[in-house]
Amino acid sequence: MSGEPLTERQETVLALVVHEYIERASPVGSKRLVDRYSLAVSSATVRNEMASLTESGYLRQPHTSAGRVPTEQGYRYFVARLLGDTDLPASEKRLISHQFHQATSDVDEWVRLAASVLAAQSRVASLVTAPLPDRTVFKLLELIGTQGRQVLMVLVLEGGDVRQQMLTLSEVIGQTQLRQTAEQITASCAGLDANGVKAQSSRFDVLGREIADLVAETLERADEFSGGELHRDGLANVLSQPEFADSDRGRNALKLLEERSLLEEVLAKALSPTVGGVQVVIGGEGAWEELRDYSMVLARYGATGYATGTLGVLGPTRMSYGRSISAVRYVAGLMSNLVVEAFDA
Amino acid sequence: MSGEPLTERQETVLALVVHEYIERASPVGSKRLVDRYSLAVSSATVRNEMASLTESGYLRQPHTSAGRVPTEQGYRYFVARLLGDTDLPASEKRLISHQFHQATSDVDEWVRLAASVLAAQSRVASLVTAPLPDRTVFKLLELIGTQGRQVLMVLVLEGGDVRQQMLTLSEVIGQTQLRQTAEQITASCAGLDANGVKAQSSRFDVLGREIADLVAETLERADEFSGGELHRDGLANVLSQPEFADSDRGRNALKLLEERSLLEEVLAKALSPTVGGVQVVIGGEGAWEELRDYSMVLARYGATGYATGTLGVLGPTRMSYGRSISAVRYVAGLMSNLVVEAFDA
DNA sequence: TGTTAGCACTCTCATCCTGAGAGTGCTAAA
DNA sequence: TTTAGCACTCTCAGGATGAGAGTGCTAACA
Repeated sequence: MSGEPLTERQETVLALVVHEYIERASPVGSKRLVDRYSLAVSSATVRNEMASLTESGYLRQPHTSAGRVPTEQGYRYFVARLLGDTDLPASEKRLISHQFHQATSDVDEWVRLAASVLAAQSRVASLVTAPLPDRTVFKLLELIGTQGRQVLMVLVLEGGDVRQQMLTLSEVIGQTQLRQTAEQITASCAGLDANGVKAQSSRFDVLGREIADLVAETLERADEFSGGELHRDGLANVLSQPEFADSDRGRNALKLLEERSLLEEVLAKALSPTVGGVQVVIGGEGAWEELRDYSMVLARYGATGYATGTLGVLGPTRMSYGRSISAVRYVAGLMSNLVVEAFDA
Repeated sequence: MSGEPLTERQETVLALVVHEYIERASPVGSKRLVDRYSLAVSSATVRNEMASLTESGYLRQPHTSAGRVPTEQGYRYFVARLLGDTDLPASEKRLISHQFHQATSDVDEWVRLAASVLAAQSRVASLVTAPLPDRTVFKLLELIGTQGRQVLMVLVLEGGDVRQQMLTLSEVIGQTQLRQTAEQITASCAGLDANGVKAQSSRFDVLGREIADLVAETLERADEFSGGELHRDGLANVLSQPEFADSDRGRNALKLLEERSLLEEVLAKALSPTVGGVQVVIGGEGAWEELRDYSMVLARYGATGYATGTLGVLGPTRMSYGRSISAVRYVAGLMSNLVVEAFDA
């Protein structure tokens, strides 16, 4: 299995099989290959190469005397070595970039747009998480008394993210004192993270301590939850792939896409935490049984030190990797720019 | 068509046909009905009643000599007159209520939970929009200078909703003056809506006018966008219905569910703006061609004067209306309570 | 030695046929 | 008014069949 390196001709055959299978979704035979790509060799030769590729584990036969289908190993080799550099056509890029520039400055809007663009370009399902600050850093606190002991706490984070929370104090406190406390905490804690705020806590009076601890807690919670809200789009794309014509498989695919927790886990684990580069996960890479028949093309976007998020596409292993990779790369780039702009503003 | 009122026996037959069809998903014939429900009359009699119901438009035959299937009119009659009052079992209610009490106080969390519960209970797809204040009323403004002319505007609305926006002023303004302006606007505009704020605008200085107009604009925008973010769940449920076994129909269903704009339009138009009561939309009611084969069970939740949102389920016309209605009613009640609590806090 | 033509064989898949099963409407009798 | 009986219709699952695509092997060829 996969001992010797492939000869050039074997690589050609493998590439053609992958290409043809992705396009036609049915096992590809030697004759069809020679015909459609007018190869210089005969079908018998191709057959021999195919047999050899099958033996080394790059191809597989669904049944005796059907054509060949790439194995996961075959796809991996293809993506790693045979898939040339791909890029979106300049016209597409302009179109997409234009859409992004037209969008309002709402983060959610960007996320939705990214998901929609990815789905349209890759023709499979897309996943995008909202960008989240790497390290949640406190910037400013406001306390707004409403009535009685109810107080609205508004917490502004570095990067412009805002959290609010209602809280019930143990006694009624006047607006002036609330304001003073808020100012005090803002003054001594601005620029600190959860631990930093907790450390400062002892410097305040009873009320201040109570609030500061709450602030620290909120910061911590924001840290833990390491992925923003997950947006999806293009689910219907996946369903229209012929391998999911069978309604059982289709339902399965959809269940997978609906399973937030699994997707979040995969995104979190599969993806290196640094920005840059597109990662391709084929067939779950052995780690996720549920993803056996699926592949993902993922990227982190944003900028370390600022905020990062994840985006990518998910489809059957038989998906157009070229299209997906170029789309993911380009959209990730756009989103990164947006994040940086938002932070530097 | 639907001239005379139905006799009691016709109602019984109609009810049984609907019930049986919902359960078995295949056209129901006279013999099967008599057998399974041990009716006191013979199949021939049932046949006659069926023929009469078919003539008046409550039933229809997919083809000569197949069983009968309810028409939209049949479903409507069933829901309006024959479907007894249904309610979730007390045990289910307890379970659901428990889940809601365990959830954190994050609105998004509630929305997600509601969607998940609705999907599980109704066994079809669920739709839930986040609650949105009826009339966007200003409560408090903060201006936070960052660097240069960039200022972060934090806008707290009645009900605790928070909007933030970066803005670039025409000149650099000190933090003190920013604070003064914010306080001034807060003092004279608290409790007003977009128009009210605009009316006050002239009372301020140049900076104040600039900001106040922005505030009014933001309030207006919040008003316009009359539906919160739409959450869905249980898409896979719909796909597992036998009528969508055909992959084309399944894809169609999914496309429908993915089409945010259509759903939002339907939710906005189909639903009376007042809270209370569950509405059943069967087969698009002639107004939406795309919904021909689907039904929706919808309700508004929240409280007028506070905030309201929409929730409901969407499935094939052949869905369990009893189950859906009771689930929607109960969850809408829970969500309404949560909204009121959040506002009164 | 690598390549190719030829051939016998295998396996799938669309199509057709057929009979069982379910359902209907009509008629005539109770 | 209800029901038993009957002839008729339509679908659907299951089996048969043949075309088509593909394979591996062998022997000849450059």
